Amino acid sequence: MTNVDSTSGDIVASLGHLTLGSRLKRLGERLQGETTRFIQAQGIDLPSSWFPLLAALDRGEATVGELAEALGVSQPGVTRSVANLAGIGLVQVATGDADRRRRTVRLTGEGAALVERARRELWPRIDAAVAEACAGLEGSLLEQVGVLERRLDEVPIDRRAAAVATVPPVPPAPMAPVTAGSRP
Amino acid sequence: MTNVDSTSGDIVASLGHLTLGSRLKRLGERLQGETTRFIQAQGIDLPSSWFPLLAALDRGEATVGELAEALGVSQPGVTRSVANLAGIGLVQVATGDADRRRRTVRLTGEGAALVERARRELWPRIDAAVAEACAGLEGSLLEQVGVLERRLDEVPIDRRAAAVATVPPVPPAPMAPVTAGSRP
DNA sequence: TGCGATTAGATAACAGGTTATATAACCTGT
DNA sequence: ACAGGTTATATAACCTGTTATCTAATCGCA
Repeated sequence: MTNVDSTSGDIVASLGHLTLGSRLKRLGERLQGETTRFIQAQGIDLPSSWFPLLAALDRGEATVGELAEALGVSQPGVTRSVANLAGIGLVQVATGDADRRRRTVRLTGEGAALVERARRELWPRIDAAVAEACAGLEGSLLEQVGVLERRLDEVPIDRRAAAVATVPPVPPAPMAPVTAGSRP
Repeated sequence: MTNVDSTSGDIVASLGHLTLGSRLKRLGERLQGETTRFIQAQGIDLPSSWFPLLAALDRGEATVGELAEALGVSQPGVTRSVANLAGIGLVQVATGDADRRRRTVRLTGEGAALVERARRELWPRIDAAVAEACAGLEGSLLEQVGVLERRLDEVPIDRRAAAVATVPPVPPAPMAPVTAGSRP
């Protein structure tokens, strides 16, 4: 169970924007952790942080660099995630034949099946739960962060997701392969 | 230099609230990193993440548990930070005499001097820089996060802090908010 | 044709957050 | 008075993000 409670950070609050970085990081970790807990409760033992990569690959194969660009994370981060996913057989990696520096990543059958299932059973409920927690937030970023922290103290994401009554419809099927957006 | 740019996360955006956790975490890390860069440029070699703890201690000594509670971080996190700060002589730790399980942390002279200097020279500018980056953000949390990511792509916190023209007056002991500048 | 610059990815090291668990001190009830 | 539960802290292990740097492949061009 979560042991840290946000209802008492008067010092943090008094420091205002000085601590925004740390607060955002913690809040993000909390969301990830609670989401992962929900996923596990659904019988899938995979950290929530791997799903964006899987979702990206569900649009089609991509190189490491393209994934980093598309997901907005650093290249070493992608390299490590891909290694993890490959290690459990959800993706497979091939060295490019035209340019042998490139490594092309694609979902395996198992990976595609998992994405399919997650898209149907997991993501809509997670999305709904987070959306619910964020619903009606107003004011400055700092204020919204504070309110969200308190709301999660009351009901964490996994409980919200578990309580989603009617599972919303599947989000529309993806289409285009991953392209690294226009170079700025 | 920063290599990740937020202007292309179309996949991330399409996943909506599913990736909010990861985005918040990255955004927080980015704020911390850029702030630390500014602090270093000012000749102080200390990660920005340690300042909340120092600020808390500037209000008076406290135990590990009280600090965790006040800062909203986990107890092991405080233990580690305190060990780091003690290692460089900014705080000192004493075993409680009434209850010998408790460990009371307080600033050393050097630590207090550093806080004093930071309060004068650093924090107002950091606060102003972050406030400026966040100024006028509107809409849902998700939208605000997106806009903030893009603003930081344009001008990172350390550049904003370095550009703060007139250093605002020293905030009194419980810090007063530093008012933000106008939107870019 | 070959050499220097650039690019893609891998690797290593670090940061700062977490959870789980171990340890030691304290408290309480019989 | 002591056995057992509770509490405060420490320790260990892990996760996922980062930067910095190394290697190998490709490209550009004299």
